[in-house]
Amino acid sequence: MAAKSEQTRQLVADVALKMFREIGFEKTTMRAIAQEAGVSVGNAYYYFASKDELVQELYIQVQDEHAVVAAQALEGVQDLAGRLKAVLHTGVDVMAPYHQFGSDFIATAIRPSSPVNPFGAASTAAREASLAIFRSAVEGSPPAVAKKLRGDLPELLWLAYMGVALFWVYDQSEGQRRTRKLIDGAAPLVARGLSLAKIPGVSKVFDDVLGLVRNVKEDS
Amino acid sequence: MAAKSEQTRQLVADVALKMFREIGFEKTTMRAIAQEAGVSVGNAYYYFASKDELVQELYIQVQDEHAVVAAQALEGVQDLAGRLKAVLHTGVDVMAPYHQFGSDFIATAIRPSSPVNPFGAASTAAREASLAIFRSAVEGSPPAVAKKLRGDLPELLWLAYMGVALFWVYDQSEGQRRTRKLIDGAAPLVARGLSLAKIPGVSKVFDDVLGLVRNVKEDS
DNA sequence: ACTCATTCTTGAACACGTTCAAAAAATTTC
DNA sequence: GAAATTTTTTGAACGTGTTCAAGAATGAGT
Repeated sequence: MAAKSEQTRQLVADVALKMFREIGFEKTTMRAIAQEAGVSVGNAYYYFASKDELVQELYIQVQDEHAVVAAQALEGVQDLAGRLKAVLHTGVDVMAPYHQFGSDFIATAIRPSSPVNPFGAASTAAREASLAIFRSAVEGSPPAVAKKLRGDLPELLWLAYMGVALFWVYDQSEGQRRTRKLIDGAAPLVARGLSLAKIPGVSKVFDDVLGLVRNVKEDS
Repeated sequence: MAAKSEQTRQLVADVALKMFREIGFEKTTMRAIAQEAGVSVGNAYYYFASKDELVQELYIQVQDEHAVVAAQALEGVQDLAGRLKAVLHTGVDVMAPYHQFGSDFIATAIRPSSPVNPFGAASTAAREASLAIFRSAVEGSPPAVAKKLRGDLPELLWLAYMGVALFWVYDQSEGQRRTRKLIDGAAPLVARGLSLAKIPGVSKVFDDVLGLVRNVKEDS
């Protein structure tokens, strides 16, 4: 088994993530990581082709943790608003230790070329995992959501989650209180807004929105 | 008159923007700008404290142009959907020459510390100018929009515009066709969606959305 | 045990954005 | 106009992410 190799890789990743948390992204230089881990700079690059890939490591880890705690928080919660709250709040929870570093993360993640870009090909797995959380949030709430919406809803909610994450990055209130408030306010509103889809006049607009989303998504 | 000094400043800015357009952001190094402009690197830094500030220069210029062409495109258009389309399409028009460079721009702009961050203090003037465009788009369309929405609508539309810009950055279809399609589809939908505010059951949800926006915006 | 190939590790080197002490040029003061 | 002051300009230097040729360690086959 490639024990030694994997060990070095983990060591570098662990040291890097620890330093990200403790002193931030920019101050965590590749040289500092290497020194702290007791390896050469080039060796760190043997395992991670760029500093961005270390961010990807963080991204995956945070995502995994989110899946666990979200599943836990969803237990016993039935209504869509509550389930949405659970998923969003736990999402913010797992990101919390990295808040000061959030803006650098977003700046890294937002470039199409980045392995961490949430829309990109390189993070398909992570995105799927995240989408799955929202799918389970939607599927667990029995009647509230109109049939035709069920299919696209998880993806739309995930997109909204990206928006919340962006808001969170800019949120300088202590403990990111404002983000919490946004979640608490927006989740019931989304649920109520969706229930409006039953009103005839509104239903048509919903249809068109979904049509547009599908249309734009499939390029053509 | 500080002719000489201003001349150097303009020269550096012009060369930089030209290179941004022609070879992209990353390949346009400060050394290359200086060389092309016939000044020293340090001299470029005398006028622009960072490469980001050169991006800010671009941002302001694009914004100014948007104000001009949008005002032109709004002439004679009455309905909200049409006016929204006009503003959004012209917005994409003025950004077009910089599309390949868009992702770098966004990555720069998104960090809270950046002078170009659209939400930040350093770009208040530019944001106000952009907001004014949306304000005039809303105010020019007579009856369609409910009173209570008028006040906040420009800001919300501006926010949506930021979303469109983000979409545009990722849009790799030729000529950013998909973004055009998104605008054409979304503008009428927004207008129709807003007209739903008259329906009693819907109106309540709209009120709550506005309440949430205001609540979250004012921190507290 | 001895080759040979593969995997892992090293540290010097590169180009980049940025800084800064010092020089040059322009301007103001007398 | 000379001296003093301010504005502008220079280029070497720093620390950064990243690359790469070269060497060391490991493992496979005989």
